[in-house]
Amino acid sequence: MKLSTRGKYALYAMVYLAQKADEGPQPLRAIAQLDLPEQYLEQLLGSLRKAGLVTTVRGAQGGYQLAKAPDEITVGHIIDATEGPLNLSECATDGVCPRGGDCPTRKVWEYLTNSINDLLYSITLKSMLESKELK
Amino acid sequence: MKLSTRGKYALYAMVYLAQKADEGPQPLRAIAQLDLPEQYLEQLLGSLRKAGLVTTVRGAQGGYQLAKAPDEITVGHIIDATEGPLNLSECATDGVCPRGGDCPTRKVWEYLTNSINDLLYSITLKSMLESKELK
DNA sequence: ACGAATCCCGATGATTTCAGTCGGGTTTCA
DNA sequence: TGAAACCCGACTGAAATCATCGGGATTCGT
Repeated sequence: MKLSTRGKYALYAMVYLAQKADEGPQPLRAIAQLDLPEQYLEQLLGSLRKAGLVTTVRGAQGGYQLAKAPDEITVGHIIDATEGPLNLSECATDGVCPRGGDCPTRKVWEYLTNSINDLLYSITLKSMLESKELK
Repeated sequence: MKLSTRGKYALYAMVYLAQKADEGPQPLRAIAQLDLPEQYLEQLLGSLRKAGLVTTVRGAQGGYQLAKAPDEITVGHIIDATEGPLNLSECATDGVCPRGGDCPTRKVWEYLTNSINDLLYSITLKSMLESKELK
């Protein structure tokens, strides 16, 4: 079970934007300085924009900025926007489990999915920057 | 973020073995009745054996059985054996993060990895069979 | 008005992972 | 001895991942 680079890169980028939140729009070029492939990052920022997490200013002197306050954006939002919703087993989400409703594994998938989502959505950009002790 | 079929199939198989724990070794053929591809399942059981989660009896009337009591085997063990260790970001495990030790995302990966592992290792086969409320 | 800076976006290509199969080997029971 | 069963490495086709490419659309500054 692993994360793809999409979620990772997106989180790097969003942390960067949170740090620069008061400095106006940041161009792609600047964000990509964090050793992220520029054109790939552009795709990811597109996903983040469609998800309402960043806004953009087009044209010269344009760039990307957070669409909300850093304490309203969580790791869960970012991963969901770039990798799609957490889905451990279709069984848990679709409800079309060939093994029927009493399948013991299904309850486990549901429980894990909920628990992990709770974790992901409890970490905000703000708390990350404050280096609050995660525990 | 999703699970591969390896972990899913393996958990199905292990639940099956836990249910039949008192009935001697179960042949591959029998386990595969749960609509799992037989030869693929064989691979997975090989991984589970190498991880010390099942034992096998070779030859006719042979088969697979749990290597330990159902309350000593967890979902974490099974997923680890079949999919490898949970690894959200190499950064969190290898420690070779090009961004240095103060990188805020790294703490997040470590925290999430630990938290999810705690979850996974807290669910035993026994608790699954008892349909204990997960909460 | 123009050119540079910048975002937007669909198509394409390379690489890797996944899911599953195949073929042959070994062990054990009856 | 033969059938039942596990063991195991190699292989393959399909899909996902990780980008790159090329052109288009906006906007700023002069």
